[in-house]
Amino acid sequence: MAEQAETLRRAPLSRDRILRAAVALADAAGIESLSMRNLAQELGVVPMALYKHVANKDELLDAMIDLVVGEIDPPTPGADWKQDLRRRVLSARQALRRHPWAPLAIETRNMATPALLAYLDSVVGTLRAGGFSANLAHHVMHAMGSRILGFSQELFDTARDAGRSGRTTPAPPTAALPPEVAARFPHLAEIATAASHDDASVVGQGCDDQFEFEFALDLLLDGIERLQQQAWTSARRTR
Amino acid sequence: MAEQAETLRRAPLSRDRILRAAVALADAAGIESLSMRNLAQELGVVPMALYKHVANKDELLDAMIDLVVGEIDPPTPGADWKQDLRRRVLSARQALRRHPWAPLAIETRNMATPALLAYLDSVVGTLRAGGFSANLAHHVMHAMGSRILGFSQELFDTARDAGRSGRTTPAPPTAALPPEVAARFPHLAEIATAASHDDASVVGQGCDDQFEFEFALDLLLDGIERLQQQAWTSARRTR
DNA sequence: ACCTGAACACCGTTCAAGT
DNA sequence: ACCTGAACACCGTTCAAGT
Repeated sequence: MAEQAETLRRAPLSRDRILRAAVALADAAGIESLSMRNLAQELGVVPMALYKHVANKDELLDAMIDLVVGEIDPPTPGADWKQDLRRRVLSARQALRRHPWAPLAIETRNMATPALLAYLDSVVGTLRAGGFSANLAHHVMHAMGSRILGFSQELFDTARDAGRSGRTTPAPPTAALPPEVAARFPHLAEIATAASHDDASVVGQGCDDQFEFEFALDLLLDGIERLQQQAWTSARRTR
Repeated sequence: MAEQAETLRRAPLSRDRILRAAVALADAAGIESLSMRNLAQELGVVPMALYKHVANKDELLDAMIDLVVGEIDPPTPGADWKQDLRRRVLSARQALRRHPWAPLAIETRNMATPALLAYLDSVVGTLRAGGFSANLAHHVMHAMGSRILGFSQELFDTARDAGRSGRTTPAPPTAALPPEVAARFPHLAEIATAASHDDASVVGQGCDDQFEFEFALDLLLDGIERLQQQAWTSARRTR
């Protein structure tokens, strides 16, 4: 039956099977475990067999990113721009949380992958339909930056460590600080326990990532809404 | 004189000399060229000699990051919080622009490096001195995220490619798009030429990164100022 | 024609042998 | 005691030999 398992594992290789195995491997073991050799072994195949279906590792990564980006909710044509944008960004965040390796992979690649461009294009479409000038839409896309993809872009992102080797979390400054650190960085120590949930039971548990993400997102969306209502434009700015 | 050059290159190795050479190498050739072997060769030294001064490559990267973070302007004690924070974030941005490898290095490391913690602590100090509650300061730090370090965190960051192998820029969607791409992504094509500088001469030159960064930064700072004036707090939020 | 093992040019780091 | 070459366990990818 070891033989049979071998046979099953050697089922016809395809680009799709490779991509799904690659995503699963990166999800489970971290992106640093995703080598062509490891992936081939996972598929019960000799490393060079992969190169029949993907040009090289870079192309593999691009395709993996497109799979993840494809998980983001599509736009709702008739909806209010602000509500629709908020919903899709939160959907993007959920997609990326399912694949903690994706943010770094996206940043590392130079990426103008098709799915990513399609997503960005649809976001601009939502803004334009919502009455944004092309000029303001341009700056809004810049201002949202990677947050449009649901990157929390926190300085200490605990989520990114998920699926890594099961070591203890790297103590973000917003969780309880060890006393000698707290003494050297009193301001960090002070805000560490001043999280949104003043609930004593949660203190020291770290931050509510979802709340913090929505806080920043709404800060941006509210400011953007204000600019749109003022028909803000950079066209006449002095340089 | 080749001998003399050799001798000069073999001048006493020190941790400081290693760090400065490492930063220079990463600045000039990109972070992917910074291998222990390359660095050793640059210093005219056998690879293993480095390990007398740095524990391993991770520790080297941490120390390099601290050098860069150390270039950020110190706070001005008496100043207005908003003006001071803005100035320091822009200073951080300049520091990181001098070292295009630093953002990715910082994100890759789990980093609670001393200089970084000191910088973050001083930023919180500025907020607290400006009358922010610990609660609001906490959320503000999250909302600013890596922008506090001057990361533009654009989706297509042309700056990050600086110092890479001199290939042509990867065509961000906001520069002039090739016609077949423009056809598939009409909304991106539309905003690409709707940059802040409606100056026809600049169209197709890409974006004014500095303007876009300040646009997003001010959007955040203005929103944050508004919350502070309302004495906003998350303490009583419903969960 | 297709597949694949060996090989190449790299890594970071360990370790034992040499001074 | 210090330094360092060789070696180990990895990479991605090329290429030629085998079927």
